[in-house]
Amino acid sequence: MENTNENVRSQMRKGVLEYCILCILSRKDAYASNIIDSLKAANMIVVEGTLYPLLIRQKNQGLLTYRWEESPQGPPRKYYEITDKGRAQLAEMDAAWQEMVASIEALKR
Amino acid sequence: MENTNENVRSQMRKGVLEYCILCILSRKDAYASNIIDSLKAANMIVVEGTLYPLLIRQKNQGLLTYRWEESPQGPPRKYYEITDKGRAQLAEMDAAWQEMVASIEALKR
DNA sequence: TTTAGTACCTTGTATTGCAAAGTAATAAAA
DNA sequence: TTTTATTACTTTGCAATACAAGGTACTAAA
Repeated sequence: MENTNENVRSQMRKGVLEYCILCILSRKDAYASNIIDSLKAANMIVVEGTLYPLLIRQKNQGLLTYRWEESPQGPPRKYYEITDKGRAQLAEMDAAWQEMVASIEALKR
Repeated sequence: MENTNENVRSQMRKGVLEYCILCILSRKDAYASNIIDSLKAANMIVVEGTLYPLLIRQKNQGLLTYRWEESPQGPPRKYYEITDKGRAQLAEMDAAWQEMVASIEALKR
């Protein structure tokens, strides 16, 4: 039963994660751990195995670019940055999200 | 590009569709066409090939039951009804949805 | 040289949404 | 009576996604 509740949330996250990534990167460039921390802070738990392929997908779609940066400790980090195309997509996703919130609202009453 | 926008919306619908079905059935028993019409009215377009397997899944999970009813015209209809377990799940999904809306809100500011 | 910590990546699986095609019941038209 | 149209339910195959689990690689301290 505990499991079921987590599964409900996990399923609901589907499709909005890409939106969340763009939101986060629209504020500030970040590398994977930063992004995971931001998501955690917003109660959207995500694991590496989910995030890495997603970032690669968005990069391949031209929504993001990245650069390597030295780390004060440990291996270099891949900092992602949102592109103009990414910002356009984010605007589109903002609209889609608003619409979906409105749709659910409509169903609830 | 047109296609992309539709894909964004389609992906966002993932995971909330089950929630929508339970919302709709919590108001009134309905058969597949009724449900599709309700979703359409709320701008959540769904096709039969999506809905039928979903209803079967929810029925198998004990969230729904169904009964056959004669139609004034055409073949009999399978009317779905939400169960107590379904209502419990709906309450859980309400909570999950509110949390997700709050999470996105948090990311946006 | 080994260990610990950090960071990135890949593989395999389950779930989901959808297009497309199929099955079946009813009633009207030919 | 047979055919056609309409309505309704079902199934199959595919693509996309989230995740668990395991792997690679770089750095620095023990």
